[in-house]
Amino acid sequence: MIRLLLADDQALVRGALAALLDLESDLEVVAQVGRGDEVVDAARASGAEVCLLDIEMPGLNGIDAAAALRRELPGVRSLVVTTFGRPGYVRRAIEAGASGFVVKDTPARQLADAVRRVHAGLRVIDPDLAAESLIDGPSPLTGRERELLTYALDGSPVSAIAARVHLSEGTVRNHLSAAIGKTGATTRSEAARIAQERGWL
Amino acid sequence: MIRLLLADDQALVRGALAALLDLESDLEVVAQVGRGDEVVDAARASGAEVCLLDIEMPGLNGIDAAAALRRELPGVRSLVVTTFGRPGYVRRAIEAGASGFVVKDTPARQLADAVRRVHAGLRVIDPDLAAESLIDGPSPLTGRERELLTYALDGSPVSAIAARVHLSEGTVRNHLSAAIGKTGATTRSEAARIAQERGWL
DNA sequence: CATTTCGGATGACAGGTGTCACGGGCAGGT
DNA sequence: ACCTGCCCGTGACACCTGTCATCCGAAATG
Repeated sequence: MIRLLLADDQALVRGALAALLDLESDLEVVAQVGRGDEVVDAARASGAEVCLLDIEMPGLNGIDAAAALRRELPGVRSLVVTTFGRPGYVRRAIEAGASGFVVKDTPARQLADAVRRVHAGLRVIDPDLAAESLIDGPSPLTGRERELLTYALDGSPVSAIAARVHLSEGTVRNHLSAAIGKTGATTRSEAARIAQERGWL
Repeated sequence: MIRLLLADDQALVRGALAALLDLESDLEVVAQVGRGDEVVDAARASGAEVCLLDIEMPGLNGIDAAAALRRELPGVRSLVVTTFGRPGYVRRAIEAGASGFVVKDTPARQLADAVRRVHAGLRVIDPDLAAESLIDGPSPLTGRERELLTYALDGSPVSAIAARVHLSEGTVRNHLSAAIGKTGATTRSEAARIAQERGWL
């Protein structure tokens, strides 16, 4: 009997996944949480062996939650199950210590198999995504560029971003200009969108 | 026995919802589709009585799919089940003839009840969302403003938008300026983001 | 030790952007 | 007929933005 923890901020999806996985005779959902920062405690308390982690969660995202699990409970394996197959996500999830990466539009019957393989110590990674994340390579953005792009995501003017990070407007424009070049965009909003799509933020 | 159709582009969520709902003794999932434009045909072929529709789907979105169902199969009721509780979505879904609107972070056990109520001819709407959609009111955007905002979503410069819709740059800037005023934004990217959040696009 | 890279900053410049005033045409109400 | 609202366009203006050159100090890399 494999003991599972589910982490997903959407209660309906969480409950539905629990129903799906409980149908398998060798799987048992022993804990469910809706926030990333509750994963480690819940895993410890429930004695879970495999954790299914969504990336988009309040408190702590699924990738950082996988890293926390790796650190606090090294025996527990984690499988990232997320909506967006952004190449950068795959790389970051694996680097964070996750044992698998599956997108939410894979067939439902394959999920249980993925769980079993992860539990057996194997790596499970969507082959298309693995290829994509290899050709894309890691993020070329510097720390500041990444930070400023996240602030540019909502379309704020340069002045607002500069005020928020306590930098001069000129510096902000320089960093964003570099980011625009690296993403191949022509405006900072486009650069922010592209960077997010690739999982660089 | 209530006959259900599930429409969601994420196969994993679709299968999980099917597992969840099949646990109920009075419910039966008789069809599953991953595209909005397959809903009507599948509903007709399967004799579904209630359709659960996600909004974000390829081919045809869930709201337009509800409208198509209303037109082609008036006896079939539809329940929109979606990730984003955007106020504008609720209004548009109801206007399109949907009998209910539920967000994906409602507790899993409530879903079956929502289905039963919709099947019984009742309206099911998340109370918080209903209130929000009332205070927000309908979209104040004109047709052109809405269209240009969707093109501005990805951060394209005015020149690119003007070329795409065959308008002069000045006209595009005028429409976008009006949209910026109506959304309370300061840049077109911000206006586009706000409009999307409210379900105006 | 030298070089490179990064963060930070300034100044300048061309071009993009948001706003406003104004004009015209076309549909739908009263 | 009149008014209103939407659509389309022009021109002008101030301001914002993206780019580039240039500088500095710190840290990592060779």
